[in-house]
Amino acid sequence: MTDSPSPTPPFRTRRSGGARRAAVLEVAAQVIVERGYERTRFSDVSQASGVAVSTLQFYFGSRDDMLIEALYTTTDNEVRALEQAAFDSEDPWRRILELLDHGLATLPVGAWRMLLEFWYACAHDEELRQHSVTLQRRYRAPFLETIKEGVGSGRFTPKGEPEDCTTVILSMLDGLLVPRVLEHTYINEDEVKRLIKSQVSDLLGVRES
Amino acid sequence: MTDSPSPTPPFRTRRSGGARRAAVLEVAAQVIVERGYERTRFSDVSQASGVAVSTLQFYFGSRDDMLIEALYTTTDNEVRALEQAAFDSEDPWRRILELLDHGLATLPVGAWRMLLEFWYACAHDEELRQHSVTLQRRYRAPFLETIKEGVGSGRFTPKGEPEDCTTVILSMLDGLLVPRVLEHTYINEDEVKRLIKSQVSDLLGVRES
Amino acid sequence: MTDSPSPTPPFRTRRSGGARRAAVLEVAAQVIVERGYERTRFSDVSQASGVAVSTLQFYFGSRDDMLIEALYTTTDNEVRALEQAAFDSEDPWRRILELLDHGLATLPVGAWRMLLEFWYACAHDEELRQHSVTLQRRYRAPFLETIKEGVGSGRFTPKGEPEDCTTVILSMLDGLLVPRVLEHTYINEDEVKRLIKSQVSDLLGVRES
Amino acid sequence: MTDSPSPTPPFRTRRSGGARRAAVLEVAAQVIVERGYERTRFSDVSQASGVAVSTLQFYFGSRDDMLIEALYTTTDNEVRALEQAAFDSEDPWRRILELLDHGLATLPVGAWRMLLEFWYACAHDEELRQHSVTLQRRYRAPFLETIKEGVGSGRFTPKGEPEDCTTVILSMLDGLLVPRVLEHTYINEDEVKRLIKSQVSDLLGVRES
DNA sequence: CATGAATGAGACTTCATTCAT
DNA sequence: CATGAATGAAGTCTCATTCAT
Repeated sequence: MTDSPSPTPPFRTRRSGGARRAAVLEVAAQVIVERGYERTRFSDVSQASGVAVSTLQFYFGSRDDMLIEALYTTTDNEVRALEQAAFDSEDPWRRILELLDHGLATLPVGAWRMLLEFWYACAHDEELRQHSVTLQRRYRAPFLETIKEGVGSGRFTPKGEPEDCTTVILSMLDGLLVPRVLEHTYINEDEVKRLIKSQVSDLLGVRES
Repeated sequence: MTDSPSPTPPFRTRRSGGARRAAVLEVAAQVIVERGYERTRFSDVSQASGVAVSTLQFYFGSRDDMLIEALYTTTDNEVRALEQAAFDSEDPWRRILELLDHGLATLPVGAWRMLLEFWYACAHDEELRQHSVTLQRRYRAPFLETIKEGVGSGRFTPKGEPEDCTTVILSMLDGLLVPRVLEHTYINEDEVKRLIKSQVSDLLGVRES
Repeated sequence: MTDSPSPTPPFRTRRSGGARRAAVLEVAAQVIVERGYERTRFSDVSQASGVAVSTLQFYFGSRDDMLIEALYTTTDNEVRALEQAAFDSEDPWRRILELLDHGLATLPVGAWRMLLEFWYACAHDEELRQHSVTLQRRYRAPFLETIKEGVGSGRFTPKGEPEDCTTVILSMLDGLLVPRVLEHTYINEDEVKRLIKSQVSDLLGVRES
Repeated sequence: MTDSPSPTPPFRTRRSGGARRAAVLEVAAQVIVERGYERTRFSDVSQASGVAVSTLQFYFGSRDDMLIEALYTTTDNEVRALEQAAFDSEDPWRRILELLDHGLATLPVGAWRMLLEFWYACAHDEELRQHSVTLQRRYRAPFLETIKEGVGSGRFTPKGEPEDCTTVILSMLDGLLVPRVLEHTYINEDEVKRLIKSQVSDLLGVRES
């Protein structure tokens, strides 16, 4: 279903690793969300994780590498979770709903913000951008597969092609991230969910199973 | 049709300024797009504009204020252009198409990127975030008005409410920005336009005039 | 009695002058007291006086010249006032008391501080230091003259020479400035006056007239 | 005899430090004396000490903190030396003479100037001013104790109270600093010593032991 | 394996000064 | 006579990075 079940990230310099390393990466991701990608310094991650600055450098080599690996790991985990969510249900429509739920929820708390940070970072770092291409493909796959399956079984009767449907759905998911990150109160969390589900339902022409 | 009688931006410290000031702001916006918001330094803008670093400080007070004012002004102009585009046509559907064209084009060159920079900056600066709330309201208005008008005249027969239609349209516009900024080649410029127009057409239930 | 009734200050560059010039100098002296000699900038004096920075430069040439002239003028006026106070009374002891009162009061308010600023500035500027030599001589003269007169008439019967008496008196005046400027509360204003008068009385061996 | 159990200086930000730190502080004090408090920059201390500017920042946090700590430490050491000098002799009058010698000498070379710099800095920094209050109390104590002792043993028969005597002595010490710092040649080093000793002798009414 | 000490590069910022009006 | 615009010089400060332990 996916084309890269466990990609080997081509990190610039992966020096050493330990048990704390993974933990530090999570902390780093948190700090990125709070302070912003570019404003995240060694000392911030050091303070938040309790690991000395020089140790961080020892782990990751440079600041950029640390940040990039943090984003890489985080987004990778995210997509992997989505990929697994795609197998939780038999019915295509239920599966779509689960994928949507997952795409909207996106991690514990305030982690839509992570996605914006990721986009921003990708826009200025070619390595991350390449990663985003892969991620996008993997992110897209479960939706596309499921839609195709639904169309094949007659559960879905969309007007357009499955590819277009997928694109539209993902664009709405991305687009609805913005008002949430920027706290635009014209629309709240519940309305977002309601809106997107009804919209996707119409789009796919869902029939009773 | 619009609700914004030319907003007065409450800048933190607007020191002084002359004719060059406005020109510098445009250059600054360009540099922000090229280098990224956080990576834009005084010296970059100085070099790009031919104005001494100390003069920039004289104009804007601080680096942050310069960047913020640049984003503020640029986005403001953008929305203002959109507001005027809304008057160019009588027929609601033609007007929607013009608004979409404008929303997709977004400035001369590579200035979708500007929007991502703006989002990123808003996520870390309360003043800009406040501005984004206002901008979003103004950006939304022409779409909403036009849709209501079209519904009233029978030109549009959407399934949902005009508010929801507007939200969906804008979310797609925002969401389709991402693959373009990140150069995700799975979809190209023309397909984006085709896709969004057909999608909006379906959404609104456009009838022949 | 004095050796320079109206000294011509050899200012580095006295460019132009007007009515506001003198007023600005007073304001500058005030600012010096408040902010400290070295911390006083053109913009401070500009703000306090309402005169544009470039105008200040037009008046005084440079920042240093402005500050030096301010200190020069202020201290000069001060000594001149002391010189005149020396003639207000016939009786040597009364005259000494008046001189002491004047030496302790030193200008309207918070202007002991001015004297400390002056010392500090003199310690780092040869021109001002030269000026301080002259000032010290003029400041000393009325005391010395009066003491000599009192000794001659039998009003004073000091143990030591008039020169030494004068030196001691002036050193106490200077020394008691410190706790007042630094707000050392172990001694208050009234005690200072009482102490110095009784001390000087003993020192001079004052007899009933 | 003294009331100061080794004060703990509440420095604003004492980042880190090693063995060189203390050495740098002494150098900084020297530079302050030579260049003046306000004119002492990082680069001056860096050049004089051979320590990189960024290291100074690493040690002290900021320029102000470096200067303040330098003055703090220096004056503290000075007073501590005085406190110990008070134990060198049994006879009160000899002890007073030693205290006077110490008060007049004040450190190796040209360090009366230090005291003027200190006053100036105190006048513009509340933290230093507070410190000066403590210092003054400690500086005063040995004199006051010794005088009281001398009075009790009949060695001294002053006209006034011991407190007043102490105040007068200290004010003369402070006041005679000025002509030395400003190089007022009307009185030289030897005369200062002769004058102050004879003056204090008269003041205390010293009797043969 | 992990860290503190030390440092250089490079940013922001202040401020006196020059110049045209 | 007085001023605003513009700028260069020089300072402080941040921060990633190197090195010895």
